[in-house]
Amino acid sequence: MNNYNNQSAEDYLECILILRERLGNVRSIDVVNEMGVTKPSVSVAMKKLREQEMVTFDENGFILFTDAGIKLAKKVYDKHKILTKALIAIGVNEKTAAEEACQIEHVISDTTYKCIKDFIKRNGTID
Amino acid sequence: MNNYNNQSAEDYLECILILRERLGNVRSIDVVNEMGVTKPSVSVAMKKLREQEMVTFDENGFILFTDAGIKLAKKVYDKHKILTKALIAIGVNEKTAAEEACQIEHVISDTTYKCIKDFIKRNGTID
DNA sequence: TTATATTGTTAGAAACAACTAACCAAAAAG
DNA sequence: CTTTTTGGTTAGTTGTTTCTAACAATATAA
Repeated sequence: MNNYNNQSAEDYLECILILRERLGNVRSIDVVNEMGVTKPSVSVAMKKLREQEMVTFDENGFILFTDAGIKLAKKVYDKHKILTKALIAIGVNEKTAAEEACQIEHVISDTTYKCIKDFIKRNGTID
Repeated sequence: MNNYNNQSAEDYLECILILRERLGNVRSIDVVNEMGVTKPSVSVAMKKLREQEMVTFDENGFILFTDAGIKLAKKVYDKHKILTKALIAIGVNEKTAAEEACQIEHVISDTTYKCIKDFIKRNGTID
């Protein structure tokens, strides 16, 4: 039973996307500071993302998404935002909603994602 | 950073509870058959649950919950059931709902659990 | 121009949960 | 009363992610 866990890769991709929106360009050290992990952890994680062809690096060490990378990053980030909204819509406080969305985003299927998105359309009071 | 992951312990406890409702008495081998893992995996997991004083064993090898054990098992199982209902209420099919509830049950807080429970009271169409 | 940060890497170890292989003890079957 | 099946354990390996320690290369400062 190959119990490969994709969660961390998704977390890194999502973080890079968020930083890119905030900073424009993103280096490994930015991910270190944002996620609160060590440089070797990010180094190893980026190596894996590179091997999986999710990201590349330019000559200055800036992280660039591949097509597959940006697609997956956006999907995870969208799930995160939708889940946060959904939790807030049913009464969870913002902080808890964001924290738990972070966990749940890695385990819900596209099917469930769509249902939650529709739910938000009907019941989302925020934004 | 002590990244201890409690997920598996909770899965085992929940499984024991479900089997207890179905079979009355539960041995390690029943957990093996239900969860599709190997005997050594269950053996080691039960050892840990024993050390954490979540379960004990009687002279025949039947698994008994401690007070803390039954409390945690019921909490996880309740979350599972509530989550399944909530997902079904927003349109997720039963199979997917059950599968993903299994994952989400380990990451939601009591706060969120209560909100989902209230949501179900208002919107749950399936008992 | 030398000294000090800054950024990133490799190597090695620690956790954790799963697995296979090998074994023991007791019950069931012959 | 042997033999086989059943239930359980221990030992050792694998796979994954994290960490610390140590080092390399480049940029900034003195």
